[in-house]
Amino acid sequence: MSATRIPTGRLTPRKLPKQARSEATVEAVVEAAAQVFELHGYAAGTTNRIAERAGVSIGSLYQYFPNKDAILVALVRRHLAESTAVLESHLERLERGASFDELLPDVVEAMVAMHALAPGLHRVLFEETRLPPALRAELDGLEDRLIDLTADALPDDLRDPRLLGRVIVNTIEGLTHRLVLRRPTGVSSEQIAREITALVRAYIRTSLTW
Amino acid sequence: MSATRIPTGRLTPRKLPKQARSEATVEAVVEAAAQVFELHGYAAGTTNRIAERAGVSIGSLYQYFPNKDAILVALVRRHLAESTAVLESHLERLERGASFDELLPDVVEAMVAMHALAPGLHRVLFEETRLPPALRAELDGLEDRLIDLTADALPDDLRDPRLLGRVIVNTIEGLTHRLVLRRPTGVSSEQIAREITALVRAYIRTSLTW
Amino acid sequence: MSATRIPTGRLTPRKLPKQARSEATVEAVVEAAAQVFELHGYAAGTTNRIAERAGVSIGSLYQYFPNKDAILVALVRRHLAESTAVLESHLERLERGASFDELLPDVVEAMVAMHALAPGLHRVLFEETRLPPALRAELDGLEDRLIDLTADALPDDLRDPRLLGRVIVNTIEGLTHRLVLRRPTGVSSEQIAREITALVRAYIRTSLTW
Amino acid sequence: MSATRIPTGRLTPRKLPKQARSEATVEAVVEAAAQVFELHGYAAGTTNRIAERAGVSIGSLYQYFPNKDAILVALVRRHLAESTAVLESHLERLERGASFDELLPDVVEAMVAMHALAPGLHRVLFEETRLPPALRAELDGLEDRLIDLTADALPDDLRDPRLLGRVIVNTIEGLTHRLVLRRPTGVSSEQIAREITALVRAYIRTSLTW
DNA sequence: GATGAATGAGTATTCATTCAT
DNA sequence: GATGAATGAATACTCATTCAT
Repeated sequence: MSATRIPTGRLTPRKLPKQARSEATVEAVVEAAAQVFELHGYAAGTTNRIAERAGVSIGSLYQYFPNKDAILVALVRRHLAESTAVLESHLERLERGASFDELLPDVVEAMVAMHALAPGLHRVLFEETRLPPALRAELDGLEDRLIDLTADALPDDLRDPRLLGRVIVNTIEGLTHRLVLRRPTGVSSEQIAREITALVRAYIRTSLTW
Repeated sequence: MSATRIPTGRLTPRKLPKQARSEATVEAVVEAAAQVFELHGYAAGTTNRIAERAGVSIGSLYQYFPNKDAILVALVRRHLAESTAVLESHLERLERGASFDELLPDVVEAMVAMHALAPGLHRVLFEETRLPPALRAELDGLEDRLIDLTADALPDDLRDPRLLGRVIVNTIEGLTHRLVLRRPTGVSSEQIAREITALVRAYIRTSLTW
Repeated sequence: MSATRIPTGRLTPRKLPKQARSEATVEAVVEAAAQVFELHGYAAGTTNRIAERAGVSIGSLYQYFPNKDAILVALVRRHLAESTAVLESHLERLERGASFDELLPDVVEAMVAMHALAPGLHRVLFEETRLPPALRAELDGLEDRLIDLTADALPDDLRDPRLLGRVIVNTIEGLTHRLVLRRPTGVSSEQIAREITALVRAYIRTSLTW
Repeated sequence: MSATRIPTGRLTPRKLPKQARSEATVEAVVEAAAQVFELHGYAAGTTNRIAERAGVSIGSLYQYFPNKDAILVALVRRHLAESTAVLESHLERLERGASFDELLPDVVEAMVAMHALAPGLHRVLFEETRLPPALRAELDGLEDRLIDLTADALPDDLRDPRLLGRVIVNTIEGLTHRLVLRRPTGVSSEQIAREITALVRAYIRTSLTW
């Protein structure tokens, strides 16, 4: 994705895979892209390399993706789908009456675990590349919904729950990301999750309007 | 700085400007680079564009910078020098007997202010680009020293001060960055600073081994 | 192949042509390079010019040759393969009992004929350019083998046959090259070959330890 | 000297040095060029490097030489003047009644010695670079005169003395050059000179129309 | 549908040469 | 006259994308 060019074309796959073989090809390309981007970064992750790694000709790759950006978008969507699935399984508990405080450690732990799986890829997807505006907007919307959700789940007697929600969501996301990406030697994932949880809990307690 | 390219050598300025004229050229290039990188990102911020924006021929640019990376490095160093200067003026107060708690609001405020100046550039410098290993190491060293400083400045009766220091430093850096970069409408810099301060304070208080 | 440039890696073809189409491309590039180098010299024989002359895009050229040197190397190898083939057909006669003296005129004539085909190219390949060290070594090895062969083929009663071999090989190569490259008007190839033969024969006779 | 461009400008120094200081500058540049070309070759021997080595600013260099070619030309002329001086001191003996046979060893020895002084430079000057046509013609004229001289000096009873002269001159030049440039280990300059002398003598003896 | 050869605009960088100081 | 900062055309090489087979 050349950073200046405003992506004009479509970003969705060129054709919906109707046959099993096509679906397999699309999946192979996306997975190959994940590996290649993690290894080389976005700029140096050439489409030819991706095609090769996917065991597919470059021509076939372009049969399913109109351009390089589209591959990135597919990758982000895949990553997002997985994240959302995990998150939702936790958030469901809210509806079943659980408190935010109960949820928190599990959510944080899940976040850390997800980042730990492919920290480099996460970095490429969400920092190194400038996502197409449409996708960017979509992600922002997602974040907003998450913030709302958080704000709603928080105890009632808090000043400015939206702001708190925003801070909390960003703290979890940001800290998880930073600590996992350059994990200091001798610090385990569990420890990281515990600290983040403690941090957020302390923040909430402080914000109680008592 | 494509991931595969082998770092081709020196990253330091090619020749030291002797005349006032050349000093101006160097400064113009660095400033132009800041703008171009902020606008286009690193990859798409071509050296020719930078030279053009600096009102200087491409040849002149290369008279002072051996390659594109070197421009980035100069930019990072400039940013760092400013940051360090600001930080140090605050940290000095430690020696004069101030407590960490007293310092905290001012340090956070300074951080937020610095980020607010050129949020996009900060993003390019520290996220979008894969910094040359040598520079990366240097930055990591700086962060480590900052963590040590923080750990020392914290109250004595804390469990695992190094870990706390790391969490605090990353919280301030990360949260500042995230909140400023996509500042929600209707939230002021001051509010952001206040929240971050509150967050860190709460965290420390929680970590007291009472 | 500027003297300071560090040889950047592989000099062998990038990918082996699988389809007939690509084989033709490779051949066209090599042939075009021969013409362009002969006409402009190595330095001024730009890769774009070569591609253009080959009727091929610059991208195609680089699909088969990793860099400019590799084209030169291919050219040298082609030239060498032809030379070796011709030489060997003559040297075989040694095994079938022929004497060096019988061979000499034919070998010299073959050498002169080969040079006469593309004197300018030979000049570019072996004088104008500083060949990549690996190739240079290979050529030197070839010359050494030729010297050994010559030394063995010479009459037995000679003082220092290695030195003689060296002088003879260099005389033939050098004189052929010089005389053909700037052939004086009114002197035929045959005359040149005859003189070189006479020269070498006289030298050998003089060196007999009688 | 870009190989394609037909050098249009003057090749002689821009101004005749009238003051001692100027003369010194010119000489310094030429000497620096000799060293730089020998070390880096012509293409990579940049004018800036030459100026630096000469201890002169690039601006001053261009005050005395209109372009890079002119430096090369000056260098060739210097080399030529030296060679001619040496040769002439030997050829004089012809007028004082010496025979070619007497002269030969000394001439060859002188040639070898001259080559041995700066073999790399000789290579650059006469092989690597494409000399400007005017200079090339001049050199050819010089060679022709040398051939004539040789032809005249040879014994009377030879068939085709011009051709012989040509062969002899080229043999001496070419063989000297080749043997000195890649001198085989364990072979002294004296040995080389002796072999060349023997070669030429044998050739002449053979060519006697007896 | 698949393949992979071909394309060519675009990029970093060099270096002979000029010209303001 | 001397300096060295500035110039910019030119060059090798890459990589997303197209299209003939």
